[in-house]
Amino acid sequence: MAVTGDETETGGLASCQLRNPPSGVPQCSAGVSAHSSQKPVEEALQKRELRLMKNREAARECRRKKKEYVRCLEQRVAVLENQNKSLMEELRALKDIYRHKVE
DNA sequence: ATGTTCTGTCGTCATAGGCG
DNA sequence: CGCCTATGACGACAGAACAT
Repeated sequence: MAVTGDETETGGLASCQLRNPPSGVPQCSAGVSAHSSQKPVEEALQKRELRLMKNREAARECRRKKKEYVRCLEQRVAVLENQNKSLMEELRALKDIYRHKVE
């Protein structure tokens, strides 16, 4: 993938995180009066903004799910480790009993 | 106290995969 | 095929931990 380099939309967004107000409205109506020819541009901007917002949310949700998944796995590991531990103990005890019987 | 490294979080981009 | 969502990868940033 590699970071775009040629990202032209709004000039190198990939790296402007906090320079742009996070979330929110295009905030760029400043100085641009509403010409009718401006409409498609505004529409495109709005579309982009909506897409970014949705993806932002999706990324949050995705991370939340991933964390939850990892948490579950860790929990499972803990349970299995305990299980393994007690099975080993049981095995040791049984071996012990067996040894005494043979002797 | 200040500089440096580590770690976690966020927003964005690119893209795979599903759906109509 | 075009649209949409989920997710991996990346860079920016902030705060914690550590070294001096």
